[in-house]
Amino acid sequence: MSRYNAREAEPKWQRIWEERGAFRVERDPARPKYYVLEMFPYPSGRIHMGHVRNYAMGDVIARFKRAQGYNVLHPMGWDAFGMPAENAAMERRVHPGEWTYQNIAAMRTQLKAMGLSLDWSREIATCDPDYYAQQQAMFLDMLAAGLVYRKSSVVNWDPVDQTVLANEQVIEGCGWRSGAPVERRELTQWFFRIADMADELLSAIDGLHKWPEKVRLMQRNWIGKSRGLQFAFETRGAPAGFGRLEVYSTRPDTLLGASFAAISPDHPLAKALEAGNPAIAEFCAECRRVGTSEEALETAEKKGVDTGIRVVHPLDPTWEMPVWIANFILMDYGTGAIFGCPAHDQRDLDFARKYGLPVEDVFMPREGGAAVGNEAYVPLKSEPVRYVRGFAGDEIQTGEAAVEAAIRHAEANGYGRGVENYRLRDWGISRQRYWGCPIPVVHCAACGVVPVPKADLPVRLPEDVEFDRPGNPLDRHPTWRDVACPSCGARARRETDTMDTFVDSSWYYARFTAPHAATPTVAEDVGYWMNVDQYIGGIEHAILHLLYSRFFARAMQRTGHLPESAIEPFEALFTQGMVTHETYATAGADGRRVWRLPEEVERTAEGAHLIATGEPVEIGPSIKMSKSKKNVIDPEAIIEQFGADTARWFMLSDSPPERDVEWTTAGVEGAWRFLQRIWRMMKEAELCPVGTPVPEMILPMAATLRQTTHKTMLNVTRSIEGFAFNKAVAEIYTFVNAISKEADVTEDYLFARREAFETLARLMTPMTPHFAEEMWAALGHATPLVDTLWPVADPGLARDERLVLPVQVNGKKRGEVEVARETDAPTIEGLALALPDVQRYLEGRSPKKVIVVPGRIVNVVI
RNA sequence: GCCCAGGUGGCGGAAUUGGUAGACGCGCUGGCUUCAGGUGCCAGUGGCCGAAAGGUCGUGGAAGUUCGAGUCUUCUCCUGGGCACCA
Repeated sequence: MSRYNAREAEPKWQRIWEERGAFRVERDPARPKYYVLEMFPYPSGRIHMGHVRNYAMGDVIARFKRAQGYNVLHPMGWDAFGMPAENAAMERRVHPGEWTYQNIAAMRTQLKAMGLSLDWSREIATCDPDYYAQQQAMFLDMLAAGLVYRKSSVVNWDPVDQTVLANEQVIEGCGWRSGAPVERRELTQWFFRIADMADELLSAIDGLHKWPEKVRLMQRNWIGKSRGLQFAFETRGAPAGFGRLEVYSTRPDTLLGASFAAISPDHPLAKALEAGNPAIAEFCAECRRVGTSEEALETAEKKGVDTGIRVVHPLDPTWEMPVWIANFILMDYGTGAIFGCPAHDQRDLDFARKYGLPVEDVFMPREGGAAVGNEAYVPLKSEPVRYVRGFAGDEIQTGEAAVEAAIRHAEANGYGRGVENYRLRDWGISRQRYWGCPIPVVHCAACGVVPVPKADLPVRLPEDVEFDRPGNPLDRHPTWRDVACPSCGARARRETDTMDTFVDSSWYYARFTAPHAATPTVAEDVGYWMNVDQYIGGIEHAILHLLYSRFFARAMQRTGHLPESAIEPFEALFTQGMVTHETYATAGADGRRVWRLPEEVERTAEGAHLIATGEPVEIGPSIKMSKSKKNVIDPEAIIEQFGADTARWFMLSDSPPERDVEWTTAGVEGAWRFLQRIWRMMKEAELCPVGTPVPEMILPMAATLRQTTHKTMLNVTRSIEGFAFNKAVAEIYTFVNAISKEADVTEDYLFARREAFETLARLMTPMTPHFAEEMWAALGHATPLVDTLWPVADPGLARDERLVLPVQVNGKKRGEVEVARETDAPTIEGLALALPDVQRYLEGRSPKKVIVVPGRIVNVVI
């Protein structure tokens, strides 16, 4: 019996596609374009199952669109700058560039073994001087356009990685990569003015209809727009220079319930007080030690210290309140100072109860309502409430209306103004690191910051660097660092900071449209190819990468590198789920778990044990594949054993693409058996010769098979378009089951069966491209499938002429009627009522009501 | 604490978007094929009652709307994820 041999077929077809240049694309105004992009990988050295899933999905879309006649751009590249290369350099004394390019070569081979429909002629690596030269050119344009600036700021210093982290990159007070507790340090840094675009980036989210709602919401929350009142308290007893205290509140309607003011331990006033007051100094130091970790803040008790300073209420000169330094006020948000209204904010209430501060109700529920006890009354802002200490507007109104009234009151009386506030801060891009894109400026004692002339770009990374100690090798490389000022020629110092790698990935999608051009982009190419029609990647990039890319597209547009139409770079976004696997552990000598690789473990009905020793193995939950838990499966081994098509097929089966998928050995083997089953069926089937025209007479049973074939075309097409690959797979299973049931050898059948197998091959092309080609060739076709268009169903054939309608009695199914498609409602009703099963329930009575939904259902109500 | 998803057989998941719940796959059970099988083929597979026909219960729980609810509404329990002393 012949078997499908993936090991021979896959490399063969990969070679044929390459020889034909099947996936190389050029601009072609005559054809509609379609740009499919998967988030490009970091070249760690080996692909993992997450890559397989991501690129399998992208390839389905790319091949599908291509078969539908689109001019499909489907490129691949490498997000190649980054810390692992420097870590490797430090650990193994290998140059980061050498390490990176070796990894790229290895991963390119692995990706090619997957049989992806990529245009490899467009491959880019962000560490390539051709790429970062263009990035430097854009940086200079952005600098000239005022989108980049330098400022001295307190930064997060990662003591392990010896680098600055953006606020967004600090996770629970620790470096997001190193995990080391972050320290504070003051440095002069380069920033992109992303915060200036906060409002535009926010409002444009409304137009991203083809993005997951979840991601849109995350971006909205990240930008964090709020409207409130900013005003200044007059102070009594404050040090010189602090006559007024600026505060910001999103609930100015509660101003008449204020009982204290509070400032952040990082507030300038707190810092000024620290010098002369040991108690305050100790409190502030304690606050800084607690750090910013989630748990610490969550469990931390609300604490504060009274400064002795008083503020005057803006609406009553005789009303004075104390100023406290409190550990729950953030310096980064608003002005770093608030007024506390304990009745309507739980934190303020906890604080007031602890320190015996007054609690005054401002509003109450519309009906009834008692004074606040130990739970603050915080209704939705949209809920109407009864104001008992309102000062502006109606007694009963919503919080929203009262806030606006309070702002109007403040503006009319000159003590404050309405202010839009954003959580989003400017994007710090300076990194004190070697393996990144050099920032192309020179620092001159006389001229200040001088841009490197474009003619001198790229500013190349020096090759002769040492990684024998932590820190930035650029900083201790005199011949690279010390240069002549481009402006005055005097001795000057090159900027030794490199750019955040998020910069590299913020515009690569545009570079793919003209990857080798001497300018960052080429108007004709970005004009033709942008935007990305479908972007696919992990949810972990939902905020940073996607927000930065959206900012960058706008910055590129302002500096003339993108047309206005490409302002939102990703038309549609799909975020795929993770690949998970069970975890296996044995008991270690000290009682701790020792994680075991899946290939070390044999599963049985009762449990699992180590293959080598028979030692029992504890089976843990299926979680994201990670090296630390050893629950990883190497894609290369799977491709070696079963072939890329089997791996791809399994990845697309069962789980919806946006959800997590559990990798199981049984599942992969099932996928492999399925391909073998199709192959065997096809080989054993009797078919008419290739190219036989449709026979005039079609036997009823053969017509049924033809109908199934055309229905499957419709269903699979719809499922792929809707990103329901799991459903497309299920529909193909159903189709194969239908084909296998027919064994007739009459002429009509030979035709219907050929049509079915040919359709099967064509529909499977996006998922299992090598297998489909091999089938197609075995069916007698000389032209490869890759150059064959997507099958289009004959709507007349796919249509059911007779329908089976369920008949319910009081909502429960009691029988069914088979009718012609066009049968009218009264006829259906008559047939349904005549059913013995319906008569049995009617017991001679006439029904109260009969609902007939043509084409759907009949319900008899008695 | 806030926000967002999601709870459907032994398991992964379908359900034409208010119209036959459990498609398809995995697993399991029985049978056939095979020297053998971790291969292939056939049949069965939500619970309960029943020999069967059939009945009955059933989509985390409770109530509601409807001729009809996995789907809509309200409350509630649980799981996963994200964010945060955001004023």
